[in-house]
Amino acid sequence: MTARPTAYITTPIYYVNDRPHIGHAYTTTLCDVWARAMRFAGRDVFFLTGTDEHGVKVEKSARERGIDPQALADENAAEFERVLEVFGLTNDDFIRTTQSRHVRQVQAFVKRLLEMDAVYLGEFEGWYDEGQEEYVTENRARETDYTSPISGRPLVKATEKNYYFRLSAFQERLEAFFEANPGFVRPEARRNEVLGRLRDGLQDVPITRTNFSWGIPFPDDEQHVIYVWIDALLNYATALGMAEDDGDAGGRHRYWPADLHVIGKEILWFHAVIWPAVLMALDLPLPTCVYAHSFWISEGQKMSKSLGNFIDLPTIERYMDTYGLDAWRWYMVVQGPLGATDADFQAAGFHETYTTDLVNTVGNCASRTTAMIGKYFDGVVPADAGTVFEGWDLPGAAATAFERWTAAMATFALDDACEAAIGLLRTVDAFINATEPFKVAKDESRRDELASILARCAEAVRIASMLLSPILPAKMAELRAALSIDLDVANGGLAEQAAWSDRLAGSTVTKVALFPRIEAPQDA
RNA sequence: GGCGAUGUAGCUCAGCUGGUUAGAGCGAAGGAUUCAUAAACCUUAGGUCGGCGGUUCGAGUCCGCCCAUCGCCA
Repeated sequence: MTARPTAYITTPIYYVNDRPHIGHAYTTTLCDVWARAMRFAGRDVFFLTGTDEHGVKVEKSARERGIDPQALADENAAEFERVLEVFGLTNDDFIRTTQSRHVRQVQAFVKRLLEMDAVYLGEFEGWYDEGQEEYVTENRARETDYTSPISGRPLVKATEKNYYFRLSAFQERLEAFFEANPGFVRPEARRNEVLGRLRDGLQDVPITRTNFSWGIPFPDDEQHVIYVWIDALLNYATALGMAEDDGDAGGRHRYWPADLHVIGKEILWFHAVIWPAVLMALDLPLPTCVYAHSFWISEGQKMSKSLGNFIDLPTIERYMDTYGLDAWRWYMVVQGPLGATDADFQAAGFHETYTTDLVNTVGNCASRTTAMIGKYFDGVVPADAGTVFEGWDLPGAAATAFERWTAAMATFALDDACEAAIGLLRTVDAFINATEPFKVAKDESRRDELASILARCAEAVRIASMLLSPILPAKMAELRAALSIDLDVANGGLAEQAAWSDRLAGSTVTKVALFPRIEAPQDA
């Protein structure tokens, strides 16, 4: 028995000091679509998400509420886990940076970095704002005349010993790596940003702090706490047990390295440069791709606390109540900021996308096809009588859609994959309009022709439903039920399922209305 | 302030190495039709391709400057 090819996809770990909002839901949804698609395509998938729980902000928030930081982390991590459930997301693990499996492995990794001389104890001198408990850069300090921009009090010259990661030592290897792997950072615009900054030269980065204690202690020097990036980035490795000293007892090493780290653009630098450098230092294989999407804005404006226009969890749940979970997924994937520019979340746009794509195209095409089979063939799919329709090749269209879908999924062009699938249904619609089965049905002598039309429509709809299943899992399950297909789309078989066949002939079909028409929202 | 990107029909965007009447989807208007969720179908919409200048026989498509928006960095 040969091992199936693996696929390892990750979201960033979400900071527990935040409340879940559309940004988190979006990233995780994208990963979920891809994970489902890869499972269906037969790959051995590991889909990871989790929470980042250390750091000064969590420590501070907890202190303000008079509770233990761990208690705060537990509370908010539970909220993030609830999101996964509400959205029906299919992650294989949920890692938390306060879990002992993570803590001990981070320490092991850091020890290794020390041994390799990739981490060293260095001294930092800078302008310190005592009120804010933070350093300001020389430039910023000069701008404010060496006083605190907040309190106005003079800044003090302070020195601090910290452990540094020798990032500068990896300049050439990183440049060579980027050269050899043009697809490492995507989309292209983001790659260019990284390359530009790389050209400016790399500086070593501190990886420990001493001004707070809520974090993983530095091995053998516990007054230092490992700073966010090393702690957080390593989750991708610790979740697979890459630094456990039990070998591969968890059986997850086969997933390493990640095929895809999906992130938001704000953390690109860490993933695109620091992360591969750390892995080079650890002598671990590098991930295939870091995909940095952009942000959602809301009704034309940046989301902010002061504007109160955050698309938060309750807002999202309202949309899901009205339009359904699958409709939410569709909007995220089709209208979202997969590219280099931000996308605008609009109530009117949501409604329009729902109506145009799901009601008028997917739902309607399934409806008219199943309705005609019900009306003209008593609900039993006829066998294709082989009639030739000049200029129409549905099997060919299905094969093309499948190829395009496959290529799109391979490059995380999820919107394009959706387009490929729905395009096949548009072809079915056009085929019906051109061949006019509803007229053919009036002539008993054209029975074969009618059977050929509807058999082909049903088969194309079936194949489209396969391609749509990772994006619209619940609705496509409904459609499969209406076509009397019993199928597990989560465990391989895509290529076989997406191939043109006559398997529907003789099966019973019921008319479906997958996406109910919904009245446009009043406001806006 | 440095580097980079973008600016094309009401909206969202295509337009590769410059070449006849600048495209698609959605929206809007009109028409025709009924298998279907008042859906699908047909036709239409006349946008100085951000502005100015330049290169060229010829420029959304190249160059310069300017304006606007955005991103990364400082």
